[in-house]
Amino acid sequence: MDKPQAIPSDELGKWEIQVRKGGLGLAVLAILWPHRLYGLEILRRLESDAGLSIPEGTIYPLLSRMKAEGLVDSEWVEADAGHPRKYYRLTDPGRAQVRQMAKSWRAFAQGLERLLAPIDSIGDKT
Amino acid sequence: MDKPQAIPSDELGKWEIQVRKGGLGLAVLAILWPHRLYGLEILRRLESDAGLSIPEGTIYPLLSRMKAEGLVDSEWVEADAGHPRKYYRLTDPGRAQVRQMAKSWRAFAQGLERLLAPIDSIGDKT
DNA sequence: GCATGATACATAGATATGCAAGGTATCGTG
DNA sequence: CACGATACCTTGCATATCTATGTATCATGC
Repeated sequence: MDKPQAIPSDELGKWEIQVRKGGLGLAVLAILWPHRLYGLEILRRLESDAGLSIPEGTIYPLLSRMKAEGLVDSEWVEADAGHPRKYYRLTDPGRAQVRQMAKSWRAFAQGLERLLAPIDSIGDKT
Repeated sequence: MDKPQAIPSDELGKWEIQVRKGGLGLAVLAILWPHRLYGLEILRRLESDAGLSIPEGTIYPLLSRMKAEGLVDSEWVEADAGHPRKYYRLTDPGRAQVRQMAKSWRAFAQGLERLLAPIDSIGDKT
């Protein structure tokens, strides 16, 4: 029973798995869409914008992996009154990837939402 | 083990993690909401109803874990013209858990959706 | 009665991911 | 010059999923 509907490349297939698991990587790439940010700033934005709180131990390995894959690029920036910061920026392949991941994510989320519909339509007594 | 309303960030926190990662467990519990199903039938329903295709090797350990946690219950049923099937059914704690998981899932999904908004508002060229 | 194929359930090892804890370096202040 | 705050990074652990393979039951043909 394997009739993958219309998955063009196996790259997308791999991403479907990733997306299904994490969703976190997508969040990080998505928040870098409008402008570059540095490590801790990413954490704060994820918290304030999306309500996702993740620890430092998660973000740095993730960013390193993404840089190794060429999805993001980094550069050191000296702050006027502060300490050097490493800014991360989406690359062109990174932007393309975000779009693909977003698409896969929504497919998964909508499928799940379809399953959840019967649940709360019944009654909510918490 | 059910704190219907004020769930300490402990238990809920754990579920947030689970939900963030998998979402698959939620899908399985959700599809068992209306009626009991047996292993392979769960796979087929996940595929047809939500477009989620997962292998057998994933579903059985998952169901075993859920049974160990008391979220589902199982019973063998002899088919008329067939082979014995192990039917899984949601327990009461399981139903409560599904609601909680659904809530956490939606919080995460909505947060992520907020991050994705800027992306596709720009333009879509695949 | 017995071999074969199909259905259904189950297990084992490999891989990947997120997390907690701890460590290093820079800057401003007294 | 010592101290605290900001910022970045690494190691080891626990957990979850996937791939591949194994086992048991039933129906069929001879």
